[in-house]
Amino acid sequence: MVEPVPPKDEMPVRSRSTAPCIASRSPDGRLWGVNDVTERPARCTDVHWVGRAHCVKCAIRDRVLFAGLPVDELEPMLRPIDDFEFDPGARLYQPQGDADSVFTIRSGTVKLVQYLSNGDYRVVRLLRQGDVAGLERLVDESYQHAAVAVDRVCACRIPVDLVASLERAYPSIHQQLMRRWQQAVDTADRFLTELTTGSAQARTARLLLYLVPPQSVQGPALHRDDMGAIMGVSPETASRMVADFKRRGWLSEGQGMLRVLDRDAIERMAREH
Amino acid sequence: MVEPVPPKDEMPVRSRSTAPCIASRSPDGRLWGVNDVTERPARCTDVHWVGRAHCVKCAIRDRVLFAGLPVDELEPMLRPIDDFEFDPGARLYQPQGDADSVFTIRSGTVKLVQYLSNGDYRVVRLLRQGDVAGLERLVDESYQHAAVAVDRVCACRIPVDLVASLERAYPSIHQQLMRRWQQAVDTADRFLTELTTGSAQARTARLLLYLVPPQSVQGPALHRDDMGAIMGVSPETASRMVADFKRRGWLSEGQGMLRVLDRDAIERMAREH
DNA sequence: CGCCCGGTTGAAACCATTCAATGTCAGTGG
DNA sequence: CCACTGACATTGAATGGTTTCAACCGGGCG
Repeated sequence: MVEPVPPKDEMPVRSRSTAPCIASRSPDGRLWGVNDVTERPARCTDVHWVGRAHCVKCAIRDRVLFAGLPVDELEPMLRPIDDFEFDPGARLYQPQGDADSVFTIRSGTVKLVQYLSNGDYRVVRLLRQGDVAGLERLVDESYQHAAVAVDRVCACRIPVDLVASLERAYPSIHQQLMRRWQQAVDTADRFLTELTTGSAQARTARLLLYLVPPQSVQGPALHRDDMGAIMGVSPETASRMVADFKRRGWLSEGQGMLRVLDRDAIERMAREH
Repeated sequence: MVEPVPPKDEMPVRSRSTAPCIASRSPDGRLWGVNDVTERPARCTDVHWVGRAHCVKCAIRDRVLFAGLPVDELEPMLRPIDDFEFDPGARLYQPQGDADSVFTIRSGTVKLVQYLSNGDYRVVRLLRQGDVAGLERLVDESYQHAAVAVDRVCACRIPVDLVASLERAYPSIHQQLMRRWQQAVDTADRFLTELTTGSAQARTARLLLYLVPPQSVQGPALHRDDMGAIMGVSPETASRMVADFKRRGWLSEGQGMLRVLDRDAIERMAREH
């Protein structure tokens, strides 16, 4: 298959029919405006088709689903994989859609949002470089969440059929899949235990430590709404906590980035109740 | 292997060396008292070895991990599987232990408990008939939670090595495994979205509906501590909510069972904020 | 019988929510 | 160039739900 079919609902129509290069940007690719379903209308929902994925040259190929597979000899099989760029607010998929792919996040941050029947919603996970979104589509007919780009996101779209074929050809991929699944469970449990337990202060401290991994000093900045939806507190409370951390000089924000200035202090706070 | 080795830490020493029948109870099997690690001391921590599992005759064999496999011809391979009975409060496994098995719950309810460094803890999942506990052990070196029996629990212990062998022999088991994993993720997300969002009243209503599945009118009764640890509220609040539901005639408790008397009313409450 | 465990209940303190106002910055159009 | 606007973040004040701490109660059990 040289030319994969574009999905009907979640994705923009292909803007070009010949395989472009990975670095190219499709300027006329903005075709899909989502506003729907959610209470809070997304601001920017553009999706750009960048091109066919170049797995062989992929900078993070050792961290993705196909890690360990002979990507070189696989190349023809991997053609259906497409490379996309999502503007902040754009959806990779949603429960109502009929998309049938999983996504490997190459850069940026994606939030998985789940709604209650009364309109309340929670962010149940954040996905980052190397993570896979939409795994559930491998065993279910639909997605469990809406996957929404938090900032600019680059992601490769992998049809579930392709994953199934790969499973048959290379059983070793099962190990990778199980690992991914377990990682999802771990993260979900961590959100539950660390981010919805204790005072708003302690939760915020733990969220910041999660956003800014050890060894690093910065991570993606989140809207206060999203922080609230992660920790189960109101956006105002999230704002108060973050503002307080900033006043104490533990933290700064700018250019869509969060910078940790005093990790020790935040870690102390994270250990409180 | 006719005679599997007993685990060193989590499990009681085998009480008999010949294969007993599935219905038999080992009266001298109480060998393991746990007290340890947790702040809240477990009340009753006895474990009884019932015998070697009889998978061929298993009443729920179509709902367990091996569903779809030719259990009859597999029988010799399945010998290492042991059948256990856990008293309320007994641990199936815990993070510090060196056990190396997964467990299929045949009856009863198991809670998965996760601790924070400050001593706080949350119940991140409840497992019931047909569920598998300890899946993470298939890809990790240790368990992520303590698995504690809520009421009397019957569970089959399946060494991870055995699962690995089965995987090689019957790749179709992968489908089952992925399904289980996805189920774990779904439940975790549900706990996060439904049981830690909204007022204590609404959370309690949702927890009750979760404990008492549709089509049924009863489910396992939980201690107020456990309810609190599931919903992220204090035990007193959980008690107030449940007592209130009882006063309204929506609910009753007795003999370790929870009975729903007015599901509609509880569902209405579950939809509130 | 009395102890212990767990559930219930009350009252006060506390923390988070709510609602509303203000502030800020970037983008837009006159 | 500069009001104007919209999207967010921040902040204040009042409200209300939850927690906390303590007392009380009831059943099971030695």
